[in-house]
Amino acid sequence: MNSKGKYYMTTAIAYTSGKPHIGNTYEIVLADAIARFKRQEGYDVYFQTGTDEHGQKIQEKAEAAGITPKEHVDQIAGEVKRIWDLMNSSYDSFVRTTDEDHEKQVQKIFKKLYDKGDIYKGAYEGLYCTPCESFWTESQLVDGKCPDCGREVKPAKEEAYFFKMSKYADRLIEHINTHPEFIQPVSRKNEMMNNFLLPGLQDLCVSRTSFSWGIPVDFDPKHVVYVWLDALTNYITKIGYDADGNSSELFLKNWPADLHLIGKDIIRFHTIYWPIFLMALDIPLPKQVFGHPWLLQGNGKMSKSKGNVLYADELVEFFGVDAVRYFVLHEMPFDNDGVITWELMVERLNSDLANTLGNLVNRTISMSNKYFGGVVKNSGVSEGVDEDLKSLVTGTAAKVEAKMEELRVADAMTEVFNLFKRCNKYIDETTPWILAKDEATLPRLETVMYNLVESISIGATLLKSFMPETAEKVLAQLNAKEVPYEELSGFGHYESGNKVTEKPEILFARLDLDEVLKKVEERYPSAPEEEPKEEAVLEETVIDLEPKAEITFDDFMKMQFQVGEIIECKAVEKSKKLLCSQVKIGSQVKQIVSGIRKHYAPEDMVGKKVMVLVNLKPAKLAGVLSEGMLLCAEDDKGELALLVPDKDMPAGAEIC
RNA sequence: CGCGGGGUGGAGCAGUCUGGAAGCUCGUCGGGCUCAUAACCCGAAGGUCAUAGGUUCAAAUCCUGUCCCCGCAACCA
Repeated sequence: MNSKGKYYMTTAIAYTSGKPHIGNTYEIVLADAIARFKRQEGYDVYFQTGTDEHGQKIQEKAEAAGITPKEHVDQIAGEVKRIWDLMNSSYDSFVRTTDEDHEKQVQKIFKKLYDKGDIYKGAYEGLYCTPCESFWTESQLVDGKCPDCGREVKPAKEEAYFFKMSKYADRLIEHINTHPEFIQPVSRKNEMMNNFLLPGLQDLCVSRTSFSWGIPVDFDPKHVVYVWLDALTNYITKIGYDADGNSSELFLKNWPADLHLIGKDIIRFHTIYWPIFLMALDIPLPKQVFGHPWLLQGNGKMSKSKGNVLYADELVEFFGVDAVRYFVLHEMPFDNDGVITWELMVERLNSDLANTLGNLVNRTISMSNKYFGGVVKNSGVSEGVDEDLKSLVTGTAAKVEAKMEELRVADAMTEVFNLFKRCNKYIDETTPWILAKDEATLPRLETVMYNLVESISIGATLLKSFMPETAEKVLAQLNAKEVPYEELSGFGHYESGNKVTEKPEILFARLDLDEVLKKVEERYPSAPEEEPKEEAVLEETVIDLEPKAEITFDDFMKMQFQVGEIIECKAVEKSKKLLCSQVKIGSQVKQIVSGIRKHYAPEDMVGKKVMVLVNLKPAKLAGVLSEGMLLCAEDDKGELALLVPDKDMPAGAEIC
C-alpha cells in the first residue's frame, strides 16, 4: 500500500475570528485534492489541518459577544470543522491551538529556546495608554493621544521576550539557495530574500503581557506566547514532537513535513520564522512551502450581494459539494488570484460538469441499455480511431501525475476533462446509432461501447481526488471497479459482460443563469444593480456602531463646529486617499486634509459649504499640515458623504 | 521617487524566465448529427498582445519612458 513512503502535509490553521469564507475553504479543498491524489499514487499520507485560536482579537471578539474566549473558539472551530467536513476533506488530524498537548509543548519549546539563549527577555518600547493597556506607535496616535480612548499616553516599556532571528539568517539563506524547491512558487523566493533576509532580520517579539488569551509562559506567567511561536509549532506538536526528546512514533515517521500549504500572505512566516524556529530546535526543515494565490470574490453582477461574503455551505446548497470543489480547484491558477462569481460558477457547472462529463456518462449508459440491454462486451472488433482514443486515455494518468507533481491542480483536472472530451468526440467518430441499424455491425458497436465504458472508468478513477463523490457515482453507474493506479496506463480493465445501470442518474443538472441569479437576489436582497442610489442603500442598510463612552455636555462644548467654505482643493501628491482643502471660516482660512479622494474630485470640492471641526489640534498627514476636520457620513460600504447645511449659511456660521 | 501584482480577440486566462508563425476555455455565428441533460461533433468570425521608443535578422517575450487597474504599507484629524 505505502510503497512510495510517507507524505506529511498540512494546511495553515484557520484563524478563529469568524466563520471561514470561500477563500479559506479553497485551501482545504486544494489540500484535500493533493492528499487524495498522493494516497492514490501509493503514498502513506498524513494530512493535518486545524484552527489557530489565541490572540487579542479573539479575546476582544469574545468580550464583545459576552462569552468567554474558549466558548468563542469552540463555536468557530466547530464551524470550521463542519465546513471542512462538508467539503469532504479527508484530513487525518485536526489541531486546535487550545489543545492541551499543543499548549504544553509550546511551553516546553519556549523554555527550551530560552534556556538555549535564542529567546531573551527584552523590552517592547512604545507609547502606552494605561487604561486601555495598549501600546501605540507614534503614528497610530490620534492627536497625540490614545486612538481608542483619547486619553494621554506616555512612553513606556513593556517587558517582552524576543527571538534572535539574525542568529540563523545565514543558515537559512544558504538553505533557500541550495533548495530551490523549498519556496513555491519560485517567484516568492526572491521576494523573501530581497525584502527580508538580505536586508537583515529583526528579532521577533514572541510574548505579550497586554492580553491574556494565549499560552502562558510557564516560568513567567504574566506573559503569553505570541502568535507565531504558538501557531506554527502546531505542525510538530500535534504529531507528537516532544521538546524533551520523547517524540512519538508518528512524529519520527512524518517529520519533516513534505508540504505546507498556505496562503500567499503568510509565506514570510513559513519560509523565514518557521525554518528558523526549527533550526533553533535542531530539527529538519519542511521540504516545501507552497503559498497559493487567493480566491477573490468578483465584482460586477456579484455586487448585488456585496456586503455578503460568500460561504462554502451556501454555495454547496446551490451547486452541490463536488461542483464547488471543481470550481475552486479549476478557477485557481497556479500563481495568480482566481475569481469567483455566480456567473462563472454556473458557466463551469453547465459546460464542464453537465455537458462534457454528465452528458457523456448519460448518453453512454443510455446507448448501452438501448442497444445491448446494458451489457458491455468487448468483441474485439477494432478500427483505427480506437487507437487514437486509447492512446489519449492511457496517457492521461501520466499527464495528471506530472501536473500534480508541480502542484498544478487546476491543470491536472483539465487533463482529466480532456479525456472526457475525447470520449465525446469518439462517439461522433464512431456513430453508434448507425452501427446499431445493421445486424452485421453490432459486434463493432459492442467494442465501441466497451471502449467508451472503459475510458470513462479510467477518467472517473482519475477524477477521484478532485471530485470523490462524482467519481464514485460514475463508477457505480457503469458498474465498474476503480482502476488500480499503476494500471491506469493500460486499457481493458472493465469486465466484459458486465451490466451498466438501467436508469442513469443525472450527475449534474444544467442550471439556468437567470434563475440562479434570481434566487441569489432573493437570498441576498440588496441595492439595485446600476448606480446604486444612496437613499435606497441607506434605507435598507442598518448600521450599528459600537457605542462609545457617554460624554458630558461640557465635553461636547469643547468642540467648535463651524461652517466652512472650500475655496481651493488639491490632491495630496504622496497619497491616494487624501485631498488638501483651503477652507474659509469667517475671516481665516484653514488648510484641512481629508481622506475623501475616492469620493470627491478636487474640482467638485471647491465652493462647497461644509461642516468643520475647527479646534482640532493640527497634525501632519502624509507630510501635509491639517488644521481641522471636515465632517462626513460614512456607510457600511465605506461610501462617504460630506455634511452640508440644509440652507445656505455664511462661512464661519457656528454649528451648535 | 514606499513595496508588490497586473493590463493578450466579447468574458476568464496561458504564453514572458530560456525572443523565432498569437494559444486555451467559455460565449457568438454557420454547418453536421440525433445516442444524450436544447446535449455532442466540425468549421468560422473576432486581437496594432495598454502605450511610446530602443536592442535584434526576428519582440507579447529583452531594455527605457508613459498611462491605467488591483493589493499591501503609510495616512484616512
